[in-house]
Amino acid sequence: MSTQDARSVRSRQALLDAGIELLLRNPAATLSEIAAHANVGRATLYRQFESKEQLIQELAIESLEMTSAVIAPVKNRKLSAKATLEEIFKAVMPLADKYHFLLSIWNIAEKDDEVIAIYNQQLTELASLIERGKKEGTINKNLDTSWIVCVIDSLIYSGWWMMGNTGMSAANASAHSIETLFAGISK
Amino acid sequence: MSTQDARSVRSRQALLDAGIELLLRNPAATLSEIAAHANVGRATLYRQFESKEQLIQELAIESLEMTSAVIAPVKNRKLSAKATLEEIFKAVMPLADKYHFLLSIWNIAEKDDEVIAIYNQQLTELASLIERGKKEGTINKNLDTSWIVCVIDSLIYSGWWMMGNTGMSAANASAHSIETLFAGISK
DNA sequence: ACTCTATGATACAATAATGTCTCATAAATA
DNA sequence: TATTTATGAGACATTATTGTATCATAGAGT
Repeated sequence: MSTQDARSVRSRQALLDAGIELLLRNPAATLSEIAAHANVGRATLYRQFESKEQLIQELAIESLEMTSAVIAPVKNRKLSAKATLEEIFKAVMPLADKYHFLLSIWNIAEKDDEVIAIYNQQLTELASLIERGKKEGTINKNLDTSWIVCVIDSLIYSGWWMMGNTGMSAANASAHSIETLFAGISK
Repeated sequence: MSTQDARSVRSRQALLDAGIELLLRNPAATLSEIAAHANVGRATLYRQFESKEQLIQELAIESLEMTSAVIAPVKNRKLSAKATLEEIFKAVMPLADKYHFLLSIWNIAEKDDEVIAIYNQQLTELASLIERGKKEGTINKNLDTSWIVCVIDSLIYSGWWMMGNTGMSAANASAHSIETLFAGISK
């Protein structure tokens, strides 16, 4: 007993999937569109989510936690900072759509404390990884850590863009991002 | 005779400025907000622009043309591809807000043929510049030109982000972008 | 098979934004 | 100064979206 009705979880998941897909393309997508795309009545959306804002915040949290979940095992392998960074790119690239989705709805998501908390946690961990790379001598100490964090974000975005617009594979996209991150585009 | 009333051009420019500033922060900004921020009545906005879509398209075109205008003199200097690229970064970075604005309203702007035409023109020129860099031996021939275009876009974004979020100067931001573009982050 | 419970469809109120129109007024032009 | 012209304020209709509520029904759980 006390377990969820199967219809509930199905509807909820369909709505979350549809939400990411539509809001990614158009941050102003309406709840009617999202419900329709999930093959679910609009009323059901309101049974699962209090409001549009809450739906978006749940989507943001889901996206962030998926990223965390994929990165966690990499951290446990105790690799060098550079190798860790490479593995993070490989792991994150397949869900770059979730990642980019976050950017597109950030002005709404950033109002939520839980979202901010998870996000800051991830930023902090990335920053300390970069610091470690500097100590290990694989990352240029003259570059601000905040700059490198920013560039990493951007290169993940680049990879995602190539996947979506030129059909590049996730593996290829992460390889490109890693190479460019460490070596730039020089011959 | 047949010259514009001074009030007209003032209102129009105030509306364009306010439009970029507000839509950059929030792509869903309303026309009331934009008019208010321009210290102009909402009716005046409708006298200058047919609709919200048209306002956004004019803003997009203005932003694109400002970029073109800043890049044009650089091209005439007949520098090496690498040096040209460096100068383009320096020239474009101060108006990176316009550039980022374009991204944030792209799903609306891309519906306009004129916008697309200017944009494609710029992309094409950038691509041929990169090809030239490959021939001159300063850019890695193994990397797809489309990838490099994408990375350049991303690094301009990185520079813009640092300017807005950490108070980095435009000169510093372009220097960082250029260094990272060509050399990556390695020590 | 029987009982709940989630669902879709639909109607509904509330709100907010877009777009049109008018009119007195203030500011530019000549 | 006289005349034209853009303006701000506001009323107004229209439309779209959000959010709530109801109800018969289909499909879960047992």
